[in-house]
Amino acid sequence: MEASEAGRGTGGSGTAGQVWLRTPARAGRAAPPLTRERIVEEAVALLDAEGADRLTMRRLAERLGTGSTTLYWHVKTKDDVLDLALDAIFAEVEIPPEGGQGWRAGITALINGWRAVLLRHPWSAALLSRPMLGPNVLARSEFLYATLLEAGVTGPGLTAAAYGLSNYVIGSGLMQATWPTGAEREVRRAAREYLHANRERYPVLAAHGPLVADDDWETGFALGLTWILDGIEAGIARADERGPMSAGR
Amino acid sequence: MEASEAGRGTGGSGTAGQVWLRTPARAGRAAPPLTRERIVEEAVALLDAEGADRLTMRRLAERLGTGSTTLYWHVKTKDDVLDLALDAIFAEVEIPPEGGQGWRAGITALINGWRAVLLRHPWSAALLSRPMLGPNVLARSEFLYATLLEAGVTGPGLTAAAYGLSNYVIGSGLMQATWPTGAEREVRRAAREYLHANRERYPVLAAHGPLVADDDWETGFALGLTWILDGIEAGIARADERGPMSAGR
DNA sequence: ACCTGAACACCGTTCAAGT
DNA sequence: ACCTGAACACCGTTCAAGT
Repeated sequence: MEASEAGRGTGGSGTAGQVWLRTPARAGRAAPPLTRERIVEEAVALLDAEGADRLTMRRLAERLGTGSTTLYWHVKTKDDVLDLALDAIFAEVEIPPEGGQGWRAGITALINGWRAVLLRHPWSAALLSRPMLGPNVLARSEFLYATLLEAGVTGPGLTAAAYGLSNYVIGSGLMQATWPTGAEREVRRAAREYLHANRERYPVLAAHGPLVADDDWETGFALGLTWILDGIEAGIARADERGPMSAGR
Repeated sequence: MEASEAGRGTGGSGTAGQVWLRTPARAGRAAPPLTRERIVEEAVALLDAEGADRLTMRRLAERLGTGSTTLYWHVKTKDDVLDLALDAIFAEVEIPPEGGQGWRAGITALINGWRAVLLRHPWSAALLSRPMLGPNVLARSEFLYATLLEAGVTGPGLTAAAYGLSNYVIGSGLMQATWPTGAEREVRRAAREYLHANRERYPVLAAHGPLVADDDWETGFALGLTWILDGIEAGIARADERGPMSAGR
């Protein structure tokens, strides 16, 4: 019964296992042949090319022309590599310009960009099960919160709105990125056949089944996003009725 | 460059790697000492106790009093064990009674039950990155689709509504199950400190940060769910205006 | 400051062999 | 039909040693 040591490695200079909360320790001088950046960059390339469970310290090192143990000078664990790779792709999500086209447009743009990145790097959806605290993620969260706040979303509605939006993208991205496409299209066909064969037990699924065509993902996502935004907007309207200054409750 | 063989194991009797789509091959006679059910049950227990990355064929076998290689008689791969375990916990999600209290109440009950299960077995959230085709999952999807259909949701709105709801629970569950709690509470504190220390870069986050108290999860989830349901309901209302029989478009 | 090699304690899975 | 043991080809990570 050695189940008590659930917490991960207890880390070096920082308080906890997360990369982001640890102090950098060294500020790289002149760019050395092997840098943390190059490792992360190559990790993303490897993940894009072969998926999450083919990422190995040994294989990653090979692509970089080093031994696997060398990586551990620049990086503490494999989990660090994953955290860093996950944050790196968030840099691809464009942050909409400031005084733009109103809050709905800004948030819609951010969420759509976010979703696009998740689909461009399908492995990322599965990695989202680790707390996202990297600088690129935080910068985009900052925009989300600031825009909502500026739109008039206050108090508990603020976190609800932010979480609602985030959860929705994450869930959607996870489901779509995960769902068999391309090479695994055969699984999809087999699933449809399976549902059809068992249509007595699952009549509605067999008829209107969840194995939709590719286009439906887009419209479905957009529709759900609209619903959430409408809900947020209605909340703002109600708050305004009670007087624009009554932020408290 | 051996990156071409992306597809998983190409399976035995069925078409693809998924457990569900394969034919059972043997119908267990009198219950043997080691059954597929016992394996799955023990796997869930192990996952609950120690989390996903501590589940090992060897450790699982040890808990069952066998050698690890014996498991492969009852199960094809470790992924099968995970798929089966994931479906098993879905049996805990109660399917609301048929002619109940209206569609909103029914769906709300299902979604809340679903969420409760995800939080009771936090490892499950991370496993959701595999297509869910097990019988327990399908039975609940069937209820969801049937209820929506009965409520008057039609055409593309149906898949949008079903996916919107599913994605929302999954995203929420993933985020909350993932977010450091309990033993890893220290990470949370460190994160808050980190945000505070960098409050010049993340002013809004530092002030209204995403590191909420536990209660906020509940209210936030309920609020977002209401928004989505409102959106679905509004869609039904619009469809009814155009005449109750105009399902088509 | 950075890189290397050997080594440790594991993995998932196969397969011939037993009963 | 079910279980076992030995074996293969891997893992992540540590650490003394090199430059």
